[in-house]
This record gives sequence, structure tokens and C-alpha cells, in this order.
Amino acid sequence: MLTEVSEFDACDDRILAELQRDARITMAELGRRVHLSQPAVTERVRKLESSGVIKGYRAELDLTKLGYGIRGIIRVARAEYARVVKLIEQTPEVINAYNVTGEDSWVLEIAVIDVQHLDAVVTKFCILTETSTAIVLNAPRENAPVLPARRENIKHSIQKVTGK
Amino acid sequence: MLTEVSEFDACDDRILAELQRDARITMAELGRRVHLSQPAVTERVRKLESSGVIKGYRAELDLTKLGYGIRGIIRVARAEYARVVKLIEQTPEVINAYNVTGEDSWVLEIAVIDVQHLDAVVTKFCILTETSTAIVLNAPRENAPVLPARRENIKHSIQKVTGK
DNA sequence: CATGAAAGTAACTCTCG
DNA sequence: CGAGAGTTACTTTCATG
Repeated sequence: MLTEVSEFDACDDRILAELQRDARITMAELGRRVHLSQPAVTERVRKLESSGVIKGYRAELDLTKLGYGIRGIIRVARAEYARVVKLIEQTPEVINAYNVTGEDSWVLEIAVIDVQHLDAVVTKFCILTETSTAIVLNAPRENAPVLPARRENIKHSIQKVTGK
Repeated sequence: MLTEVSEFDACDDRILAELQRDARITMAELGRRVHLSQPAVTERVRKLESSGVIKGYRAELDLTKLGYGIRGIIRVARAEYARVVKLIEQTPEVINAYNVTGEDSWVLEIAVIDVQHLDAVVTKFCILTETSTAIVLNAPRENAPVLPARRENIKHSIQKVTGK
């Protein structure tokens, strides 16, 4: 079985939207919202789970209220891959770690208590290679819900002029 | 009432850990795991929700299986704040948007179908100001679970040498 | 559709100021 | 003794075959 890229109907879309909005909704309530019987919606959710489209359900916490006063983004220059991965594994302050193309081959999102704590985390990576740290001032969008990708949904508001 | 930064006991820690691992667990099962009765955990969870520590519960989806073949990070240079925010609002491909300190005043995480789609999204922001785009090759850590911050938990594995 | 499990509600207990 | 947190018992709602 390959990647199974498509075939989500409008009903799946609504199920996925609702579960991204509130993962603790009951199947009965979900059924009401998408106009399906409870067993029908349960079966659809089960398939979305077992196909891996739904990876899981997670409580989303408020980092500030947990005592993390600062969120930061650290860009880390190329370094020995395994060493970076190992350092990330040893650093629970790293919430997201992306290995990316370009000069800064890593982008890390971190949550720390204060500047002193930020310093300690940044220093761990500085020792490996060059880093560049930015502090998050605010986040107008966070973990935005997504729908199945469909080319026809892409707004071609931009008309690219392919030169000459 | 101020931010209520602390006072989470070991029981809250476990509740938060379990709900980050599986938000659809039943209160009865959660109670078993933390050795409390079902009404007792339900009440604790209710308090964590109403205090805002738990912001919500979300299904986590597999972007690749939804048809988003590429994830990217766009750094956007300073531009008129309101215009950037507006453009973000009009761009559903932006999953996370951070306004940060430093020269690149925005860091955007996006999910797109393919290179053509990436081009379309990047172009929207290029028109405003300078941008720099990287493609995510892999992510060794994603939305890592967190615990309430406690200074005593910070591993001072790094002994900073304060110069001279 | 029936059966068992879970959620919600209420009355009671225990402990700690 | 009063406030807060937990438990048990009971009813309603939900999940599953």
C-alpha cells in the first residue's frame, strides 16, 4: 500500500475538522454534527486512525501557564547529524526540531522558563556549531487545523508572470 | 487573579502527561492510571481546563497522508505588521506563524502540496518584503509533550564559564 | 437493539486550617 | 467548624457487537 494520497469525502473533511477542534467529543455528538449515525462515524474514525491519517489525540497546553515564560527559535548551522540529533534528544526544552535545507540546517522551537534558562539551552547548541536565536514575541497562528489537500482548493490569487 | 504560575502536584503532572499522550482516554481509565476515582480526576481536569492550562484537545493528523508533500519554513523580514498578519490570515497553508525578535521578524511554518504550490505561497510573502525559504527534510521531534516548568528540573549539564 | 462501560450528579467522609 | 478534595452510589448517556 502506497501513500494513499486521496479520496476523502466531505464527510471525512468534517470529521477531521471537528476532531481537530475538539478531540474529546463523543462519537455520538460527532455523528450528530456530520449527519451520520454513531456507528457509522465510529467506523470512519477507526479507518482514519488505522490508515495513519489521524496520528493521535493530544491535549494542548498553555506553555506560559506551565511556567515557560519564553519561547524561542534557534537556527543551528550544519553539524554532524548524529550529534545534533543526540543533543536534541537530551534537551527536553526542544518542542519541535526540523532538519531543513539551506545553510541553517536545523530549526528548533524551544520553551524555557526565563533568560537564564534560554542561555543554558542555547549554549548547549553553540558548543556544536554556529547558532542564531530569536525570541517569539507572539504567535498569530498556532497549530492551525488542516484539511485534506486538494489542488482545486488552492487560491490562485497570485498570477505569476513567468518572465519574458 | 494573576497568572497562577505554579502549584502542580505529581498527580497533575501525570494527568497532563497522559492527556498529552492520548487526549481521548476516558476519565475512568485516567483515574485508574493516576490512582484517583473517576469524579476526582474529572474535577481536576475541569480545573486545568478552566484555568487555561489545558487549552484544548486536538487530533493530530499526518500531513503527508493528507496530500501535503512538502513542509517549509519561511523567514520573513520586517514589514508592516498589520499587512503581514492579514496575509497570514489569508493563507491557510501557514500552520504556525511566529513574530520574533531579530532581522527576520517572522517565522512561518507551512504545509503545501508540491513545489508549484510552495512557489505560490512563497510568492505571496515575497511581494511584501524579503523572505528566505527552507524545506523540512525531517523532524526528529514534533510537538513534544511538556511538563510544568520547575527550576529544579533543569539539568545543569552545562557549566558556563563566565569569562575571566 | 441489547449489553456493559463511562460520564454526570448527589450525598457522605476525611483532613486540614 | 467550615472549606476543599476524595469516595461511593446511582442515573443517564455512550460504545460495541
